[in-house]
Amino acid sequence: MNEPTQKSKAEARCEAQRERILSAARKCSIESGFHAASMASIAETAGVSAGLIYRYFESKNAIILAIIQRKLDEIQADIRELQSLNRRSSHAAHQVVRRLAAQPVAILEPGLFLEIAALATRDQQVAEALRSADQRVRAELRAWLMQAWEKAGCGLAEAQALERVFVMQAVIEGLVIRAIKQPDSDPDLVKDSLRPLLAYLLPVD
Amino acid sequence: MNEPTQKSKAEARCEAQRERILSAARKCSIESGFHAASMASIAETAGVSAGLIYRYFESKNAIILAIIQRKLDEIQADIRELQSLNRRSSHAAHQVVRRLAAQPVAILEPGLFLEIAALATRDQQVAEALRSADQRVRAELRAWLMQAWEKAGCGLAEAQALERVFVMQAVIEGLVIRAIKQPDSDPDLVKDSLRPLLAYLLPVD
Amino acid sequence: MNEPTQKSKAEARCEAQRERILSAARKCSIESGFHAASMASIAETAGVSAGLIYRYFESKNAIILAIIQRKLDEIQADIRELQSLNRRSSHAAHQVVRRLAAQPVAILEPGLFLEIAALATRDQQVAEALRSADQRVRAELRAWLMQAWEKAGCGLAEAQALERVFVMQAVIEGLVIRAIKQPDSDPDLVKDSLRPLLAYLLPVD
Amino acid sequence: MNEPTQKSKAEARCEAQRERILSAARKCSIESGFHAASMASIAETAGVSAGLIYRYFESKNAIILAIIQRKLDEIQADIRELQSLNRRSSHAAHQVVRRLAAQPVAILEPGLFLEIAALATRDQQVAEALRSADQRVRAELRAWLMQAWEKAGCGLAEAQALERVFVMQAVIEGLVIRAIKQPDSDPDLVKDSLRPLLAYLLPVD
DNA sequence: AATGAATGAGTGTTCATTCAT
DNA sequence: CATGAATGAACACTCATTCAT
Repeated sequence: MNEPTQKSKAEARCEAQRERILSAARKCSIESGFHAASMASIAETAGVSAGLIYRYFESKNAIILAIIQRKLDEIQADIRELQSLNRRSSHAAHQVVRRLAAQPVAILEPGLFLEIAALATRDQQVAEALRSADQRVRAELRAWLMQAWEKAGCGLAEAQALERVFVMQAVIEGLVIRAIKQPDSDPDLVKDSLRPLLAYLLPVD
Repeated sequence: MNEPTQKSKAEARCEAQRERILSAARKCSIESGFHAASMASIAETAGVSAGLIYRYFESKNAIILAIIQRKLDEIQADIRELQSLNRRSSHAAHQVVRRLAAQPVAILEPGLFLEIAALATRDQQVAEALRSADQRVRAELRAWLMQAWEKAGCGLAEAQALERVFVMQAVIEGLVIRAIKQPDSDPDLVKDSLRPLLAYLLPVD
Repeated sequence: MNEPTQKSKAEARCEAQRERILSAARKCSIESGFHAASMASIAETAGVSAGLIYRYFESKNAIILAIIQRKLDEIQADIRELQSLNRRSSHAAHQVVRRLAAQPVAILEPGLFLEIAALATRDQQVAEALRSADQRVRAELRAWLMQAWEKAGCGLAEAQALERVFVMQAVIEGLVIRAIKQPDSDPDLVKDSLRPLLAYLLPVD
Repeated sequence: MNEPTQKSKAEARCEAQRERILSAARKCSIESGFHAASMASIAETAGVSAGLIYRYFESKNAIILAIIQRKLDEIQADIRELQSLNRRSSHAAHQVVRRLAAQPVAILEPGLFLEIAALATRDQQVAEALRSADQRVRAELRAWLMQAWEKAGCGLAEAQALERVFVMQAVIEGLVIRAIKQPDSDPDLVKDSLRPLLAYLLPVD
């Protein structure tokens, strides 16, 4: 009777360790980039020995891929959350997007985000992961957008929805880079700049 | 009498060498990323010895900074060219922007561009360079935009112009990432998606 | 009353475990060599945990020494068997030697055999073990050989016997290396080659 | 005019360095075995830095293969020398073989020799190298033996020669192992033991 | 008695950088 | 000016060994 408990305890601990390491690796990668994040620094950050990492990950590259996959999963989860918000409130869309637009840096973790994108330029495996995740995100954004306009009494053809999703993603991703290049820009400027865009992308509230 | 000539000859040669090396370093960096571009591969690509590079650059980091600076200078030069185009034709704006929108990848060299942006996240020096260059680009884009609307008989307040420049830059930069995540997207989708945006940003032609 | 039984049961189990581990270590060593046979692979092969091995052996080196000692003991046992065969049949000598000559590989496990010999070159402890075992083997072979010739009605002086034992051992050991360097050699070639040698070493039958 | 000289100087130096490293690696391998001979110890023995080794050898494995190949080449060279000796003196055969038999250890470097043979058991590439080298050696030994008997006025059929070469090689190789197991054996014992064998293998002198 | 998570010293290898030539 | 041999401090990774459970 206590066997499964014991077993799951061990499993839980194992999972927790993996989590600790992955989290440390992520932190180091954000701070120093994938390459400069040495196994030694990851181990130190995670509070484990360097050798132990290899019980939980095949190689450093496997860790990087796991970080990337996790990041992609998180983005998808965020999008899913958007949808559920949408179901509860008809005004949610603008709120959420504004929040997103206001702090794209915090949400997308620009250093990581950009390095992943740069990596996708040279690593086929990363590119595939990025594209298939983005494909799923696009599908969900489209569904969400069509639902939002539907609710607003102004249906949207699928083609139209796809166009707006395209612009929406480009703008959000572009804001990440803007936040880096123009970090001291007036929040009002951002808000005002995006207003006409939002008016086009989302139903008025 | 021939001393200055010799000197300038020597200087020209020196400059040419620096150029060769920088160009090789850039090529290697685009192909493999800053880190994986080894001094040996750069030397080989430039057709010089590894040791010689250190006569022209203090360190590998100095080369990376030079690559970044050059990239930033090129972007600024591109914008300047926009302005001169604008002076010659009132329809230039749309043409140029469309061209830009259609091939942001080729123009901005995404791997390099994104790696620079990621680097700016962690390296203060890179960040400064990026920001000051962007500031100049913004000023020029604003001037160009105000001029374009002026010509179209529809003046634009500076604040308005700044907002549109903000959006314009965000979108263009966002398109770089889109090109990576959605490389097989229909060119028509891109064009159609951007049309309403352009209508807002630029005067009709 | 049941204490000794339990104790001996426990001892038997202990011995069995030691045996399992040693056997696994031997298998791994034959397959991959002493060095490449990792404790982890030995543990897996033995079906025990890595840590348990250290209850039965002080260190990996101790295991290697145990493997070597066991191999030496086996060789000695084989020789002893020769003698008992000899007692039963006057023709045994040729039979046995021929069998040995025909399949020295299978009998001596060349990978292990050669690695042990190589190790003896560098490890004093292994060298001692090898030499003292060989000394015993030589003594037994000599006794066996003298007995065989005696039976054949043609007595052999001890000095003569020692010379023939020397040649006999050298040839048998040399055949191990031949089997590696010339693995596809015709069995008839081997048999024919060795015939004159056997005629000299052993009494005709 | 001095260009080729300079060039060949550089090449000579390069070759000398390779030689230094290979020689150091060989020494370390003899002392500690292929595996335990670390790149660091090889570098120290060669009097160079660890990194430099990789300018001359692809990897440690490449060094090991080079050591093996060199050893095989040396053996073949020794055999060739036998032939030339044979041409000069009809009594050479016995002399040479006796010398070989008397000091097989020094000639064959048993630690190396045995480890190579053991390696051939597990490494296909090493096995191939060993076998093809042995094939060449066999051919030369056979030619040499037939020539020796021919000179002695007692021709030898090829099949017969092959048999004797087989025995000769087995015995010589066996003596390497004997030298390890029986290092303190009386030289007279060895000589006396081998006399009948030599009488069979080589023409009397 | 038995586990296997954890350690840490050691491995082969790479690479920016220097310097004798 | 130019070379490329040489360095040495990293790096990712392995594995015998220990120890809390």
